[in-house]
Amino acid sequence: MNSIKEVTQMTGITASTLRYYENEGLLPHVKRDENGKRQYDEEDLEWVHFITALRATGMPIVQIQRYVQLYQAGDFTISERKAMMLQHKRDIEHKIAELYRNLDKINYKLALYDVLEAQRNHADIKI
Amino acid sequence: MNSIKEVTQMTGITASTLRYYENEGLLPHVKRDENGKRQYDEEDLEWVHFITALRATGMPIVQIQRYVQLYQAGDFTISERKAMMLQHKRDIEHKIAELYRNLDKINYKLALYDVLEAQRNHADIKI
DNA sequence: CCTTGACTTAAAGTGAACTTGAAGATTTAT
DNA sequence: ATAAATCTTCAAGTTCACTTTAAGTCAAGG
Repeated sequence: MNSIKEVTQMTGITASTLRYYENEGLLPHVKRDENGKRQYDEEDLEWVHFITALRATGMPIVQIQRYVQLYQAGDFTISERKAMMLQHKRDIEHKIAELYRNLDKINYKLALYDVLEAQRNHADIKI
Repeated sequence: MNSIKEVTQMTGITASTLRYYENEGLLPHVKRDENGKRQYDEEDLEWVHFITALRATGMPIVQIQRYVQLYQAGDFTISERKAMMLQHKRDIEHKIAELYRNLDKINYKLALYDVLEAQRNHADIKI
């Protein structure tokens, strides 16, 4: 069992954010000790890591919320949860492809700068 | 010369956003007709496309602002502009790498779902 | 005993990037 | 001639994901 401070150290998520996630229903299973303080078990930690991966890939809080609700509803939601993950996988792949396309434009700009600088340094450059 | 409506059709950027970008100093060169209406020339369009690429890769408005200011200051800022683009290129590459890492986690989840579903469909599955 | 530090809640605040609304000017269509 | 479309400015509103603040509880240390 880990205190909220330990979880912040293990995950890099601030205590405020962890409480916020819990309030939003993203971490519904976190238990409390006799004084009402949060105690995160291994499963909670896995959820924090999973939520972090979903957030880092741009999944909105409401959608993670929905996913957690499905999880809590039971095994009969497995196919829907899987469909969500499949769609999200495609979203990420699309996002990566778009980043590559735009990276190409940045690289083109950089190539132009190389030419410009070369021209300013040696007026006799041949291209 | 293109009206704001034509630019929205060509770029997919809304008129409000184009005005907002101009107010923020991202499009300082846009001319007006005799009635004060915006008229975008080819260079403006190129800037809109470039700004779109920078935004799509996560560059904040203030940084694009800075870039445009450097551009306006003249050729002596070329090396600084190039440095900005180089840094941004590295940021994008880092972002792509992180997306791939998190995509791996999603794929792992998906693999688990495949196993789970298989188990539910055929209790005699061998793995 | 009292202070310190780590926690708690609930509500309000923040920052970024737009987006919308109100009020007015001008051009275009009927 | 009147109505609709398109533009203008400027200010206010929205959304998302936190973050901060205020006020309070509790256990340990000096």
